[in-house]
Amino acid sequence: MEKEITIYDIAKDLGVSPTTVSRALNNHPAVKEKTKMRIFEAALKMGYQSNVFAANLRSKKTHNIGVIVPRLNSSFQSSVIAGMEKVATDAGFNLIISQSLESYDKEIANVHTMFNSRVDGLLVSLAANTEKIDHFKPFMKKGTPVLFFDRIAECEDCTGVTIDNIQAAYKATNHLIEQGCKKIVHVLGNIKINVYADRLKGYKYALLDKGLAFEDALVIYSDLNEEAGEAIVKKIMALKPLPDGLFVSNDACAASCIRHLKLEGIKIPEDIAVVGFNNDVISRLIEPNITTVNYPGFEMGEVAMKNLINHLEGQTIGILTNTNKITLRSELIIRDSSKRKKEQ
Amino acid sequence: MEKEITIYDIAKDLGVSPTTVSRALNNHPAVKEKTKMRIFEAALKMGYQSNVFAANLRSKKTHNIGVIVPRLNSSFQSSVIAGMEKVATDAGFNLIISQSLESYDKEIANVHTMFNSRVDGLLVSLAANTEKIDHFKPFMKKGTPVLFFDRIAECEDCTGVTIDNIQAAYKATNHLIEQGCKKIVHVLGNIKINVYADRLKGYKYALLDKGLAFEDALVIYSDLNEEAGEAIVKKIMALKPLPDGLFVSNDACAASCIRHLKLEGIKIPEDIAVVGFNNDVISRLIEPNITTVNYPGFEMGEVAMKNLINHLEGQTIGILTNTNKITLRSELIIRDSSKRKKEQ
DNA sequence: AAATTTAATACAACCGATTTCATATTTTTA
DNA sequence: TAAAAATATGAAATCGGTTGTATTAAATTT
Repeated sequence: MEKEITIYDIAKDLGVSPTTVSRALNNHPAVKEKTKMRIFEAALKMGYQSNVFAANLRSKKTHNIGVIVPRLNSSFQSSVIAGMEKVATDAGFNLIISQSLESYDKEIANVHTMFNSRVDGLLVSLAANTEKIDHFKPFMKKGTPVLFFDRIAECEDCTGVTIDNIQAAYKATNHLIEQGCKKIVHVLGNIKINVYADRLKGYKYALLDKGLAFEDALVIYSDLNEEAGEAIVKKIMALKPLPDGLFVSNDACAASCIRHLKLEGIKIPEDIAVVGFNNDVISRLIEPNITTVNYPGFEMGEVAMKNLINHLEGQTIGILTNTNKITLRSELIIRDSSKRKKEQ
Repeated sequence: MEKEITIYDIAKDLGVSPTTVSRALNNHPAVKEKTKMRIFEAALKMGYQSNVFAANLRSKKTHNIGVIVPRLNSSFQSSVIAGMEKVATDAGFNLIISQSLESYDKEIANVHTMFNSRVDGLLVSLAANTEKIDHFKPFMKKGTPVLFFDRIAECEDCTGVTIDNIQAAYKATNHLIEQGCKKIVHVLGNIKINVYADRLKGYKYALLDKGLAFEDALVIYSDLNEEAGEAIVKKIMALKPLPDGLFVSNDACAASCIRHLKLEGIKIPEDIAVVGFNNDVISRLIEPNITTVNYPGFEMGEVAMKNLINHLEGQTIGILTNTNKITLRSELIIRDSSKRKKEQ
């Protein structure tokens, strides 16, 4: 309730103008070093706190960056956010975070809120059923950069940060083939999402290269949550003959599948070898440990944020507009759920 | 880059004053319904977007609420945040989220940032090694409400939302005793955190009530992460005779313990019955399913946010200042990891 | 119909920092 | 030492809403 200290108070106190105080506090070169010092000290002593809103109002910059993810409670997504937060905080930016909960409508609402909050930039991982990206148009129109990560949009003038999902899925599938699998089931999410579409491609390419036939019946669509295993396993058990490999596009779901396969008396990896995706905590806790693709979440967050901020600060004019895809390295981590041969 | 539409533009267009436009857009009762309609339509047609900063500058309200959690990638914490987000969004507030990563220093930095961002209120779950809460004083001094949840501060004039950890731990321990356990190990986190201190109490009280002796050797301190199981199990295996019950203050860690116990040839629940805490996804995926305490994260988020917002909107003046603890219900969910008797 | 009350709108100051342009001061050069 | 250049500081307009007070228009009462 006490009156706020403003640059005017400092100015009056020191007998200088508010202009000089403002410049000094922003470390403007046109203020004498000695004057700066006096102002810094006075500001500190008087308990001055800059009013962001006055600054934002005038400078039209908020130093806020919006982040929209499908869900916060995903170990992958929260690693990404942790990486983003680190870079943003170091650069003096705040993070405004919201989740779409995989809903297109909520995503639209979130984008709206972000627009009204006038974030300087937006980082987005798309919801499952987002097909159009018209809701980002106000940003494009205004010139506010929008950068997609992981779940990126197929759009000419959009920049995105991802891993090479095709390659990762190729490696995963190939690994199963090398372990002797001849009939591999692939479980994936909504094919509208680039991530799953690409992994399906990688799976197909690997089969093709090794001379195995692709069958529609071996592709199972699922929402990949931790309860999905039961339904998936039911479908698997209906296949004759039984498959001997399983590539699931998500560790939590892979874990659920393993659980239900074991309940059916299937031995992992002897009867069916399993590979997951994401390197979630759960992949290390479940019995057997799940072979999985390590997804560099933290790094992805860092890279995405760093690019956005560089662009905002005009350090790399054009990088974001010319590049339209940044691809990060991913790796297959081989664990017991797929390890059949000893010479691995 | 196009010029922004302001209330002045709308005012000029309709031949009214900016005041009226402002009031109409804020649904002020002193504006005729017909005029409001005209203004709304014009605003929509002209693509008007309110400038939050001008509004904030004058009204000294940001409609931003700060949230600081130890980690975002905890299924519990993210449920809490989901609950908060829902309530906040419905009430027209934004969420600014940051994580302390269990570091006191980072928490201080986060609180600082929140203060500078002039959030209208702050919701905090404390970092593990936070003992003093002096860093919140600027908020108190300014009259900005700070509300703790889950990891609350022991402080006279602080409000907090939690579950009854003593009772929850009592029930969990009691359940193990009822399953025939005579020697129960309790694994918990930093005792400075109220959550763990209270659970330890509940554990002790249950032992006491059932005439079992409390032994310091049966209490194991850990950081409760998913790798901690190995070290914990090593300690457990060193106990002679082996314990027959295990109460772990966190599901991920309980899962890790179960994994390593099984590697040692221990049968769950026959040799050692296990109870976890939180009802994390993992408790339902691990073999056997983990008996656990359901922690109403989403609800906790809702309740905390609702209280804060009510206070901000002056609807329940005094509720927050008079109440200094809100306790939510929790329940024990019994699953296979502890179920020895059939008549359960 | 005049007087009084109430409803609707307008004026103008204000929130606090930023920034353009002008001015004062100091330093360098001729 | 005067003139030119460089440096440091200040005055005032500006960003775009909000809000207390004044004013006008409409409704109600006498």
